[in-house]
Formats: sequence, structure tokens, C-alpha cells
Amino acid sequence: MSERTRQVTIVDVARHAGVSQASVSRVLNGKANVDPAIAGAVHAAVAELGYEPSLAARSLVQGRNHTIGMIVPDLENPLFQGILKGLTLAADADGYRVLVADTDERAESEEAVALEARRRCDALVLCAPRMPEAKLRQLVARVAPVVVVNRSLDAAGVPWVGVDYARGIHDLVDHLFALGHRRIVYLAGPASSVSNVERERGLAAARETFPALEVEILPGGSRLDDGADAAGAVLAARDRGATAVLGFNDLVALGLLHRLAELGVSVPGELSVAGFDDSPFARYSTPPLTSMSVPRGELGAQVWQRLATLVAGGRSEHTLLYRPRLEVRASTGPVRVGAGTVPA
Amino acid sequence: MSERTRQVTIVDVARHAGVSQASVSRVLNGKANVDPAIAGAVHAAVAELGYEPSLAARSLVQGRNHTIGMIVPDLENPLFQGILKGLTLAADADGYRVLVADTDERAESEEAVALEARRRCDALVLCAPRMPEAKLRQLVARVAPVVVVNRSLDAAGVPWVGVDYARGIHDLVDHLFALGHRRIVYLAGPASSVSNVERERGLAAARETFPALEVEILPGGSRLDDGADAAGAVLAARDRGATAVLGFNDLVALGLLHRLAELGVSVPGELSVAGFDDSPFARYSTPPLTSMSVPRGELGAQVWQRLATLVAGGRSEHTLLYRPRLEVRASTGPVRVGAGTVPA
DNA sequence: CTTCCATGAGAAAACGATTTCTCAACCGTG
DNA sequence: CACGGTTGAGAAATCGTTTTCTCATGGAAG
Repeated sequence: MSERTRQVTIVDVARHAGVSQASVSRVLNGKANVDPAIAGAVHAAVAELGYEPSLAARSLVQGRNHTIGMIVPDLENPLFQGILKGLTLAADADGYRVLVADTDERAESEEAVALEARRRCDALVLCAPRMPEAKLRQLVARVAPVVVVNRSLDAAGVPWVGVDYARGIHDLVDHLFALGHRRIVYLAGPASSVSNVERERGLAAARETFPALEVEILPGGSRLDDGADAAGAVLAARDRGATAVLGFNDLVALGLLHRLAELGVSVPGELSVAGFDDSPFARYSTPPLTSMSVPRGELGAQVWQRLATLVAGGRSEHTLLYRPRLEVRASTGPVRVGAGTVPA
Repeated sequence: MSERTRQVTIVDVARHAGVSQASVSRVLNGKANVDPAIAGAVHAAVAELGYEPSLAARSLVQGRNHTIGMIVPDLENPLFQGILKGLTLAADADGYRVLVADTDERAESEEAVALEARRRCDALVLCAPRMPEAKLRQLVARVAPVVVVNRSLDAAGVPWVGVDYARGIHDLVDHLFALGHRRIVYLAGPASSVSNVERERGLAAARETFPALEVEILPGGSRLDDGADAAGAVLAARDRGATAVLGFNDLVALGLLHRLAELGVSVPGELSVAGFDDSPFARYSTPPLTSMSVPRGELGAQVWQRLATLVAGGRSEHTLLYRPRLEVRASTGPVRVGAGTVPA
């Protein structure tokens, strides 16, 4: 007679099995010892009635819902996709689900999104590369437990997992320097991005290592278009003697590569080009792109590992900094004889 | 003295404001009319105490948690990423969050993942391209409300949003035929994938349209590697007279393109190559890849629109089939004189 | 043969909201 | 002036679990 058949609850199971609710709960959660006979009856009743515990009710009493949230600036960035995938798979294995929130590159809404997401989740993974450090430190205190991704943060109880961009860039410059390049262009990422600052720090360090090295920084961006759009400026730099270009990431480098091909500029003959992140497409471009490989999935898994101990009440402050691995491909090569000299 | 400061509840707010819980609830949810004086007192108390309603408690009583789940076979596929992004942004605007579950291409676990996800969410978005139709029909009945993505399904109350792959392939063949191609290779996707079946249906239709057309189907896959690995077979087909290749999707086509360049095969001089999906990278390859564009973000938004009416109790059966748009780029060209003839 | 503890199961109290009842006050109407 | 119908607010029921109390039972130790 009821409009919709009411859902099966623990009370129904208890009645059907002839035991108390408490026993049903104990059997289902494996708490304490219970009479095998009772356990059997409960399981039978559960199966017969098709009972499924209400997660909402459980959340209410336990204060946790086995869900974590991940805040990313842009779901279309291969780096975050890889991390998300690794995180999702690792968390799944422990019975946790991942809720994802894309702030669509609007740094100003990151805080609100994070706070809202935290209300639905037991913990947060935060990718907020643009947020000022002071604000971020304030935010993590409010949303803990939380793991910060892709930027360092000195806050008690907040582990972070990231990539050593400075070191990576330095390694990449080593490679180019060894090939004879002495004047290098860096197509910068978003100015406010922490990881861009890190890269520039790496460049500065490299300049100290190699006094003979000259680095020219051009404004860029973080996406394919940005790389393509910078081609003109890059060629101008080449005319000033530059022989190699470092892109902020693979997207920028691939965009540039494409436009250079259109313009008939030979890579690496006239100009060497390298990227960062080793996105899946890097090895499939023409020429294949030299890049710094970062283990995206592994990063996501490590993030989960830290978050898991935090959620369990532990105090995992161990932070993790991956050193990217150089993947030499055909887009970088020895500087051509005669090139790299500034025309008089 | 308590270990951790207990959270602020509606009871605290009521007491602090000197009104009943019911009134607090009414004020906060805008139900019925309430005395402005009371409303003021409530708001003041809320602000002062920093009260935030418990979503778990609300879920329990309302039976909904304003979260939807999206099941995808592979988060690294640009198509699903785009849909996910569009869905997330659209749902966000209506106060819904998206929980994502990656089945990691294991078709056999799709059902379990979907059922589990449904328990946490008010509704589901299902991408299960490999699941047998009968099983899928059975599944959607259990997890409704649900919207199915990227495959058609004739089930009551289950709208679906997809891409007209058959039509798209036909349009693509039109393009190639007009360029003079008469023998075309299709690098197939996963055999069990519904969207692959649709594409092959499109090929069959095209063959009827153009009696002079010959189509050769080669086993492929859905990822970059698959395209690269198929290069040998493609060249063999070329030697049998084929002049153009259709990849299952852009990834396959880009992988192939890369390997062909390595092998010194000129595209489109010796062989035309086209993809499907118009992934962001398609326009940036060398040569830029001709592809069929599908509005990924728009698709996601439309999925949400349907799911939203379903969740609200509506009965939106209106299904949606996007016709892909042809993006002609440099990877396809007129068949070269002398090519395309089967060597004696 | 008591006494004391551990063991295990049922009764009842959280968990923190929404929503239904219930009832007083107030309005306009006959 | 009496009466039916709104209106608005508080009391209490409800959502479906987990967890704490409480208490009977049985075995071991004295």
C-alpha cells in the first residue's frame, strides 16, 4: 500500500533473524565474539532480505564517510589527471572513494571550494599552485587532515608530496649544456604558480654552476596554445643567439614544437626543445620530446598513503620530493656548428 | 576538559538564540515564514558560534547527499576527462559534487564499482563501453537514477547521451572518398567496445554509399601504443593498395602518425591518416591530425542536465546524440597519382 | 560450594539534522 | 461577540546506524 517499498533496515534484519540490532551490527562489523549460530542467522537474514547498511546513518554516528576530496585547478592537465588516477586506485583499494572538484583555474575560489568539499569528506588533497602561502597555511589548518600536492609547505601535521622542479630543471640544463648549448630560452609558466618559481630557482642555480651559461626568460603559460603563441618570441631569441628552449611543461613545449614545424624551423637542427612532466604524448611527437619524467600515478599513490595514516589518526609528516628523471629524445641535440653565435 | 572540542550543533544554536531547533532549521532552509526577529537571532547565533550543519545528519533524514558518481573505464582517456570536467562544472553550479571511480579498464569490475558508488551517491553517470547490453540493462535498473554515456540503451527511464559514431565515421569517409581514396584501412578499437561496433556500422553504411570503396579492418586498440604498434600492418595494407587510414580514436591515430614519421613514410603524401574525438593534441601534431570533433565539455553538461531532472523526480527520457564535426587538417590529402594501385 | 570475572547478547542512548504534530494567538467574517 | 481558518513556533518523532550500558550466564579459582 505504501508508495514506494521502504528500504530494508537493520531492524528488519534483527527481527527476521530473531536477534537484537546490536548483534546484527556486531556480526556485520566483526566486532567482539558472537555465537556462530547468531552469526549464521544474521548472514542468512541479510542475504534473504538483501540488506545493505545505510552509509548515511553510519557516517552520522561514526563521523566519517570514507570519502576524500581532491581539489585541482584544471582537470585537463595531464599531471593532475595522472595523480588523480593514482590516488583513486590507491584509495579504492582501502575502501575510500575520491570526490573531485575542479576550480577551473580560478585561484580566488579555491578556498571556498576546499572548505565546502571538506564538509563532505574525511580529508582533502589540495592542489593550489597559485594560492599565496600565508593563505594556504591558514586554509590547511581549517581543513586538516590534508595533503598538499606539488608545492612545499611548512605547516605542522601537513605532509606534502611534490616534484623537485628546481633539481629537474637543473638536470635538464646539464643535459643541454653538455650538448654545447650556452644560451637557453625558458618559456615561463604562470607567474603566480609556485612550481614556476621553483623552475626559475633551478635555472638560477644552473647559472651559478655554469658561469658560461646565459638564460633568457620569456613569458609563456601552461597550455598548448601558450607554447604555439610564443614561437615568434622564441625565434627572436634565436636570432639573438639562443640555441635551446625549455618549456614550462610538455604542453607548452609541444605547442611550440608544432608551430616551429609549421614555420620550417628544424628541431633539433636549428633549435633544441625540451619539456617537463613527460606527458604520454611527449614520446609520440615529431620529433619525440626530451622531457623530465615525473611518476604521476606513483605520486597519487603516495599522497593516499600519507592521507591514510592521517585519517587513521597517525602523524605522518614525512614529506616526499620526487626527483624527475631525464628522458632524452630526439628534440634535443648538439648545438650546430656556427649556430649560437650572436650575429654582429 | 574534553579531549576535542565537540562540534557545534543545531541545539547549541537554538539555545544560544533562545528559540527552538525547528525554528533554526526553518530559518536556515528558508522554509515557511518566520518572525524577522527570530531569523535575526538565529543568524547572529550561527555567525557567532560558527555553526555548520552536519551533512551526514542531513543526508540521513533527507535520503540524499547531493553527490553523484561517475564511473569511467580510464581516467587517462581525453574523452572521459572532458566529459568529467564538463559534468563537474555543471553539477557544481547546482550544488552537487562528483565522485569519480576508475574501473581501470576491467570490465568485469564495473558492476561492483557502480553498485558501491551508488550507495554513496544520489545518482550515477555510467560509462561502461564493454558491458554486455543485457547486463547493463539489468544494472541500470538497480542503480537508477542514472544516465548512460557514450552508448545507446533502450531502457525505460534511463536517458543516454552519446556521440553518433556511425554517422561521424561516414562523414569522415565522405571526406576521404572525395579526396580520391578508394581503399581505406580502419584501425579498430577494442572488439568488445560498443563505440567500436558503432564505428564499424558507419563503415558498412559508407560501403553501401560508395560501391567503389574498399575497407580493410585491422586489429588495433584504444591507446597511443596500439597505433604505433599497428604501423607494420598498415604498411602491409598500403602495399596492397590502401591509401588512407582511420584510427579508432585520436590516440591511435597519433601513435601511428609518430611511427610512420620514424619510418620515413610521408603523410599525407603516401598515406592519409585521420583520427576521432579531436583531442586537444590533434591540432598540434605534425602534421596536424584530421579528426572528428566531439564537444566533450558540452556532453558532460548535458549529462548533468538530464541527471538533475531525474534526481528532482522528473522523467527526462530525452536522449541526445551529438553529430561530430569534421575537422580537416593536414594529415589527410588527395590520393597521389600512381598510388592506390595494387602492384601486379 | 561460593565468589568473582570474563563473556556475550539485548535494551537503550547517542549521532545531528528535518519534518510532522500540536497548539496558542490572531485575523476577518457573520 | 462568537467562531472558523490561518499563521507561526515549540515539542517530539524520525532517519538507520553504532556504541555504551546493563545484565544474565558460565567457568575458574579459592
